[in-house]
Amino acid sequence: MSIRHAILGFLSWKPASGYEIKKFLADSTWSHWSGNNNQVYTTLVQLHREGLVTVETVQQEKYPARKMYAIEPSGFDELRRWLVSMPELPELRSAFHVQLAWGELLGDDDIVDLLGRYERELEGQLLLRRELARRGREGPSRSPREAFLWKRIDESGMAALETELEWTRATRAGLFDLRRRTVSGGGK
Amino acid sequence: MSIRHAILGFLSWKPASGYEIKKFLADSTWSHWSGNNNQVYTTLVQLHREGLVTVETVQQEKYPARKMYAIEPSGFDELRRWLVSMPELPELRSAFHVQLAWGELLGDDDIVDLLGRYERELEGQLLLRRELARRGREGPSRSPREAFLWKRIDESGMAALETELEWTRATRAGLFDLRRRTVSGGGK
DNA sequence: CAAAGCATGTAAGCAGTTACATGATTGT
DNA sequence: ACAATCATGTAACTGCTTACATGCTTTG
Repeated sequence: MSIRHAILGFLSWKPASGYEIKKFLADSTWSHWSGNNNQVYTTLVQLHREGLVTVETVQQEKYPARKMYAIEPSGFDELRRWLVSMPELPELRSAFHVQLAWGELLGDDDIVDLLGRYERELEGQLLLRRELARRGREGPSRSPREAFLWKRIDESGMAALETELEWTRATRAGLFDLRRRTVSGGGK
Repeated sequence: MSIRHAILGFLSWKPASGYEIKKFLADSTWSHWSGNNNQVYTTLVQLHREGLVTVETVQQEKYPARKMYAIEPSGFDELRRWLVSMPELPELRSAFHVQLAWGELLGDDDIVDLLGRYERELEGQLLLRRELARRGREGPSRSPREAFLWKRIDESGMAALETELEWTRATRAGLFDLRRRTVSGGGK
């Protein structure tokens, strides 16, 4: 996947400027792209060169001119082709798990502290996501199906966070258990 | 995070050659790096230039010479500093969710089909992971704590897959429900 | 005999981030 | 007064992947 298809997808919803697309990608929870304009602008230029989108410069009274991009039939074709292509497995990259993996250098307290900080980080993110979900969010709703799918996509992210939070708590509890048995047990 | 710390982590376990580290990263489930040697070899050279590791070329009878890398005290320092640094939230990038998000172009059958293929992909991956977990895997076990944590890290990945699988099934069921109500219900 | 494993390395490129540059307008 | 929003763009960089090159040994 690349940002190309995310942008084509957006334009299949409605014409937009680079600025608008950038903002949307930046604070859409399912988009892992940072609020980084460069890639958006350069990709739009590229899509235009390939004839998948059209551009029109629109003058405004009080603000700078905007370049409105609209998707072309060939853009729809390209998008449709990608949409039905083989779904990829989600890619989960967790720096924290790598930290834990090589945590043998650390004392028990450090590890427990790390797990605690991770837990609070997850809780914070979950709260934020729930708040964003509570006030109905940006995004198209052209059909009941689309509204349903957008809600579900949001829920997937939250479910993943909940699972990881549960995991973190159980892991910390397991560590306490391990320590108790090692310290007090005495034998074997 | 970068591969630097993963490599330093490995070397904090035992001295190794680039080849060995590459293989480990390639088929370790918690490492998102591809089985791609370039980065490993160049990073090792870099770590050596910075004095965090030592190199020693070891001749072998039947195989090419290997360059054995070992971690230095300064490497341990750098690693320890990273280990206690703020845990980052896991990064979940799902191309499939983007596909669903812009799936309004597709018919119901296409979407259901896509969800089905995604489900089978997840099931396959889960089966593979369970199999790998069943036969005790590679990795250090220098203390009960380390063994416990490595097991837990593996379980986190599987839990994430299970959550996503559950989500996929519920989403497909939800779609059927939606269709039933729209098609047969007639009114409102 | 071919494929896979052992072992190191280089070249070229894609994807994505940070930081910089410009300049008017609106909100605190 | 300062920051944020609107709006586009460039330069430089990191992180990571694909593909290529070499050559011997073991396994199927």
